[in-house]
Amino acid sequence: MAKTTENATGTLGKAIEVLDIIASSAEPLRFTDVLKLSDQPRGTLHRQISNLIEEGLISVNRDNSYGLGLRLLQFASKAWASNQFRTIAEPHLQKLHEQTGETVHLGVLRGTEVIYLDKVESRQSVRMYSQIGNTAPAYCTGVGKAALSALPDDELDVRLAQVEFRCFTPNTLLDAKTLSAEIRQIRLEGNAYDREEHEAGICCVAAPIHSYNRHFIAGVSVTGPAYRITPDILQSWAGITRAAAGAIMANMATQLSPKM
Amino acid sequence: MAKTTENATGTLGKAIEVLDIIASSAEPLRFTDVLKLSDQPRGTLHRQISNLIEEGLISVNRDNSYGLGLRLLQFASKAWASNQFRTIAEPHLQKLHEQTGETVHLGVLRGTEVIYLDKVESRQSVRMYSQIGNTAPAYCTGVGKAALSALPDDELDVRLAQVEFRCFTPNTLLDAKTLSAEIRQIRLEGNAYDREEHEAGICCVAAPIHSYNRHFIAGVSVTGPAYRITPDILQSWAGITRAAAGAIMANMATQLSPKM
DNA sequence: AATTAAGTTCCAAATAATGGAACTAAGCAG
DNA sequence: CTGCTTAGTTCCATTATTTGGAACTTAATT
Repeated sequence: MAKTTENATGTLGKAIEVLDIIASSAEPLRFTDVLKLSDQPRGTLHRQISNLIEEGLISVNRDNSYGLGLRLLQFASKAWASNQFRTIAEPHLQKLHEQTGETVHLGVLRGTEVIYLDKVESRQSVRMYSQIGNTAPAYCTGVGKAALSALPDDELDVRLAQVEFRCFTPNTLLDAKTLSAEIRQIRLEGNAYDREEHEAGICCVAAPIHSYNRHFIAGVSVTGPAYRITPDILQSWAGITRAAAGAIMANMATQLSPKM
Repeated sequence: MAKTTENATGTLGKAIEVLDIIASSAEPLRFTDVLKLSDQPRGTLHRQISNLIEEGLISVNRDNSYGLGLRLLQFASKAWASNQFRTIAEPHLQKLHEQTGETVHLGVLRGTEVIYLDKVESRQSVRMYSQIGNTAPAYCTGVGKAALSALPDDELDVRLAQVEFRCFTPNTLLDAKTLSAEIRQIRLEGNAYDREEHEAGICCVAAPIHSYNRHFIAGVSVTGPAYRITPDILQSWAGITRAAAGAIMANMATQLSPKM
């Protein structure tokens, strides 16, 4: 679960790996816990953690267990505020929300996961931090499947091979073959659907967003409760969701580079 | 502006310093810009940035300028959700908001700055990320001054010496002597006030929060528009703000350590 | 008081970072 | 188109940092 792919980024990579171990754990870890999860010798790990604490990336709880440091919030706040893609997408998300009245998500693909970058909803009942920055598996979310569909074939194969399927609901897709077939369908239609595949009672329609060279891949979705949003209604939003995605891509082309 | 205090945290420290340079800049920096701001040789800086990119901590815009990476959002989202202090404080912030009807902030002291950790307000008109994770100078905010007042004398002197005073409004305190006097007053009263010192038209009342050994220092505040919140009204909230801070400290004592 | 586990410090050996210089690519002026 | 300037990238012997085993201190448990 906390096993990060063995990176070759030297000292920094190892430090971030430790950070990842601490981030991935549900409950607070103490020194020995981290020691077991990492494959570093004690002396080494101890210094790495000391450095991370010194830099404010890790905080120490009173019982000597570790948590993520607040400096990360500081960085993230700036990352979010200054993110060009998010800034460009923002008005389009707003518009899509006004057109549908439902929650709109913006997420980017990283590996086989989706990182949620923004969210627009009517009642801000749930705290934003509970969503923004959160990740979800790409294979069982609308945004994720839309994003996967925008990958070039060779790259798609690589990613599909990395997916670790897990059953969240009775509708969750559970093998690469089914997923692959669905992605072909998404490419034809231009829209992806999440039919209560990640969370029971929640469905959505999504559309892919990508940069001209497809190095950057993202997606936008409209989400709602399944009891209220019938498949027909969902499908009726497919067009405007694609339109929003298209408008964001158009804006990216004009605003992010002199010529496309 | 981006000059971080020369740290001795080895390779990691240097990498984070680069991250800080990129975070501190208003507009996107290109390679040479970062080179000028850091005092690293080109080859070195180039590798450092490459590693940061590889780890997802820095992203590259299409014009080769750098921004903060989305992986920081991922970390921050977890840091926020799992933060023990914030979790403990949350219900008390909620209650304070219900009692006053105004915006409630929770912030922790880091050096001479305050990092905002949480916020409760009625109309979520402003995006949360625009506040949470944000920092502000301690000397001109209610939460910040309350926090400073909880520092032991020797530590306070150290921090006061580090403050770089800057004028935000006509009311901003501009020298250590005045600030020091005000902190003595705050210690007597148990409350700090921001009388439009950071932002014109915005005032607040705050109270300090600290761990038993005062290694961890924070503050809670009630903020409102000055045209509506007269000094009298503000003062009438002093008691419940102190009470909220006290309740949070009591909860910390019982929940964070077996015995105090 | 004895025993086990948890956390911390130390230092010679191994490894990774450094930084100067050489190199390529991009932008611009004549 | 050519030469000139600036921006960005790669290379590698030298240097400095990280490594990891073991010894050590402190805290918890029996």
